[in-house]
Amino acid sequence: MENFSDIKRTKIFAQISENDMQAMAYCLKIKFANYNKNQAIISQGMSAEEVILLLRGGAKVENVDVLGNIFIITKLKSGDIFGIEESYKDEEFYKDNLIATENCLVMKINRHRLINPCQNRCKRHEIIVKNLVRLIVERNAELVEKLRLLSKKNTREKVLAYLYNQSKVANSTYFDIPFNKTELANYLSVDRSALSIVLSKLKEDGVVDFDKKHYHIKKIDEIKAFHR
Amino acid sequence: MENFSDIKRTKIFAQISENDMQAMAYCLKIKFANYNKNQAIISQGMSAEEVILLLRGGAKVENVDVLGNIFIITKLKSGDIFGIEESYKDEEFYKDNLIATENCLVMKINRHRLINPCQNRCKRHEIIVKNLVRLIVERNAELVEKLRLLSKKNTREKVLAYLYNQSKVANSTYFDIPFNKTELANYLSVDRSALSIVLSKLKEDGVVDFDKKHYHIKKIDEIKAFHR
DNA sequence: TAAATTGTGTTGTTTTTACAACATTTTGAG
DNA sequence: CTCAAAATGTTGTAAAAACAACACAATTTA
Repeated sequence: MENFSDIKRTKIFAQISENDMQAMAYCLKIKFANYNKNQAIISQGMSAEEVILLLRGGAKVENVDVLGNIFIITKLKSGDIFGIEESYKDEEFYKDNLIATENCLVMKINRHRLINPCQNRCKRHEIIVKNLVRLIVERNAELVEKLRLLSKKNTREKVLAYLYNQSKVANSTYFDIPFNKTELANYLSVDRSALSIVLSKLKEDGVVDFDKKHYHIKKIDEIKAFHR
Repeated sequence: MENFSDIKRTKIFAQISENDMQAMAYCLKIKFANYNKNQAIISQGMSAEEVILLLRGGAKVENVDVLGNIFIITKLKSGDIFGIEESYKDEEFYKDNLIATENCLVMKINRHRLINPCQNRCKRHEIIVKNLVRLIVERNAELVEKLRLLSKKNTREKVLAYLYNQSKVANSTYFDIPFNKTELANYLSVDRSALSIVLSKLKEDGVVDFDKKHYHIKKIDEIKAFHR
């Protein structure tokens, strides 16, 4: 299987051997596809037949409301999965857009085959369902984390809480974030220029330093006070 | 089993017979407990040994930060479950408080026994795991829905989006919500007095009418424009 | 039932935000 | 490399929010 090195790095197929993967390819109706940067992998309202596994590249999940406001729900990296909610809830259509933010290689998995155990109740399928549940629970935790951010009462606290989270993930006060300033404003649901003012103030106060997508928290103790 | 009428109404044990439930009680190390209104069923930081199934009554999930700000994550009603994230992520401690908002009857289920299929791979356990996954996915959708609310850019839109959601659930423009005004302000992460002003304005404008926890959306079309 | 506690609406004030407009820098495509 | 498009920081202004303080209503509890 040509893409197996990418596949085995994903959480969902982590403990599956190449032979098992080969055997399951037909059962799960697996297909591969490439997308260019800014291309829509999935559009809201499309018939939700498949679950998308991002093997290479990056993508964002967004929702556009009737007034045209864009709401970035999250950003996916390789190994992440899209379309699980629709599958488990038997929803006919995708609710969100999935847009490639870089060139992507994706695996498409038939959603019915994925979530329903196959006739022979094979061990490997059991592993996959367990991995799937773990992924959903992790996503759940991410959503709660984002809720915590959005529940902060001003932009400064949102930004500090977000940066603190990112530094914890990176395990360092130096780290990169996956958003540019415009996207970060969307993610935190604040006005871009307001965010820019807050960031400038943080830099001026010597709390945070940043350049492009690279950040450095200089006064971690002050930030901890705002967080949690 | 004395509480079986409550148990069979829960989503997680929906398709389980009383005999099967009886048989599983030992396997899942099931215990029952009663709590009075305002009592803490679970406190943040407690060792997370069990999953809590709310059989009767109501409770709120909240998180208190170091500054003492209370953040209401969600409200649970009978049939809802608490502690799944910790269980699936093998986290040692509960992250949130679970506080009874009415007198409650709860079932405590050993978390290891619940999520790991038992040795004999019994059919009933398989059903429960499937139900569990469905519950988690539904919770996921609720979290995204709440994210959508909090991402609205002002209080008026948050309130209207929330009320519109509630009216959809109730399938009527007349409905009750589970929060009083103070709790609603917490839930929407806005200042209580600011919320009060917005609600008064909505009433004055004839868009929404309300009394205590009872609401009536009078101009549903105007609200639809703000939603999604 | 009376007293105490909690919930609610209103007010004024200060702070923060959204919005719009602009100049400058950075990025990306050809 | 050049030019167009996108991203960024800054400004001023109007709108909205947070905060604090208060009176009154509703609810709880002794």
